[in-house]
Amino acid sequence: MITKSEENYLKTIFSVFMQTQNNVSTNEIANLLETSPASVTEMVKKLQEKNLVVYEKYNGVRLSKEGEGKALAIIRKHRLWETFLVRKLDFSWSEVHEVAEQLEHIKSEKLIDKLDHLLNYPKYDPHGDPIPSKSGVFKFQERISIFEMDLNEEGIIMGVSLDNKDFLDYLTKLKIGIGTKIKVIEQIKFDQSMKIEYDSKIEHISKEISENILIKIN
Amino acid sequence: MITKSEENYLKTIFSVFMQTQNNVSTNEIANLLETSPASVTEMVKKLQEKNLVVYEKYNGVRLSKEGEGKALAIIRKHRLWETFLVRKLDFSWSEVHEVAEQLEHIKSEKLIDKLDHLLNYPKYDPHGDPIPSKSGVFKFQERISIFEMDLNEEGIIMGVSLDNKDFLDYLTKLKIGIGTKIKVIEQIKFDQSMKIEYDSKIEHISKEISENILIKIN
DNA sequence: TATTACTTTTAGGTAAGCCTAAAAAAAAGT
DNA sequence: ACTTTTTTTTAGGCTTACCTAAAAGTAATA
Repeated sequence: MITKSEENYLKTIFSVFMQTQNNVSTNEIANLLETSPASVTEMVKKLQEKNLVVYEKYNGVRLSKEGEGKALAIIRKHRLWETFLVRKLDFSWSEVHEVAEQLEHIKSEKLIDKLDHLLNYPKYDPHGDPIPSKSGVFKFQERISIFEMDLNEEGIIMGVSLDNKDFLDYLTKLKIGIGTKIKVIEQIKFDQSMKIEYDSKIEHISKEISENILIKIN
Repeated sequence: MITKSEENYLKTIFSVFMQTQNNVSTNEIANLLETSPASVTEMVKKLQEKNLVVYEKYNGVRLSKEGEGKALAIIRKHRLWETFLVRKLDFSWSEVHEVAEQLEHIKSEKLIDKLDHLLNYPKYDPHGDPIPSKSGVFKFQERISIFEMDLNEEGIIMGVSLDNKDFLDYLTKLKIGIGTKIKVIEQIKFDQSMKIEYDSKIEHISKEISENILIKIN
């Protein structure tokens, strides 16, 4: 049996590794999970005992094949629940994360299969992130942030890279969502903010905002 | 903050008190929660510190007004989730309990309100038990077991008093469910089993079965 | 390369929720 | 009423997941 706490460690290690492709450091895990480095060391040892991670002292940690499977299962559950909350219970973008953090730990394979069916086997969650299949496959759509776009380049919003309520509420206010077509109109060198056009209107967004909105490329 | 464990104690104390109207004994709680009497004493003290129960040494325990409110909220969540699982995810009677035991501890008022709305404010769960309203009101339908019925008496099945998978699976096999109209055809003194008629067929059921099927009276 | 700074691990402690064994209280039987 | 049995509580331990402080290892910089 795997505990809620262990699941949270696996999830964190997975998502950092996804981004960096490097062993994940004790400190980084501690920051993300808001715990102490000492606790991380301890837990990581325990996860190694269970063959869920590969760990060497002073050299960070990464998931084993088995650990990766578990992490994908948790991410699948999280994202299916988020989809359910938005589509069936009328939650907004910004509200789902906290509840899904709890729901992802419910243990029932049947529940998740049925949920998947009810939602008609969704491929992406409400934030635009891919939902791993039951067997752990997940379509990785290459994406870049608006910040990285060139002047006059166009793109379709596919997701966000920050799950913060204030940020998501702000996007809602701007009426920016998944599928919105945008074009970069002006880049302001001084503060790295930019003007973007979408739905026949122009908005001025800061660097912090543009960095966390993702568009599809290719 | 109230923990999962505390919630389970409150729920147990509530349901025993409902039946007996007496202070609940340490041993009884221990049996129902499959824990030791020593652990119960310890937890009950803790719950008293939090003003959720009224407890006197060697004299059992009962819920305070506040504890009762919490217990009703948990029962409400449990029963709404069971209803959701059966109605929306196509779970059977016998499968819902275990999953609902987990789901009832999810903390989100909004989630429960939305679920209630999605299900169209159900008054009874799939086992025929009443669902407390948001304010903790719940309709108590007086019920007796089939075992207590007289010869040739008729009744409508309103629920069950046992949440055991084998028992519920057996009822499913017999095609006995909520709303089924039954009539007592014969009572066998020797083993206290009985023959009942429903949907134009006759079945022979044991005492154990008849004791745990509830019909509406009045 | 030696020193400083940072990261990571070890050591020792805490709270929650459980346990067993023994003591104390209450209930039951003679 | 006084044993005996049963129930309940106390006492002392364990595990999980956290903590802080100190030690050890690694990296950065003069």
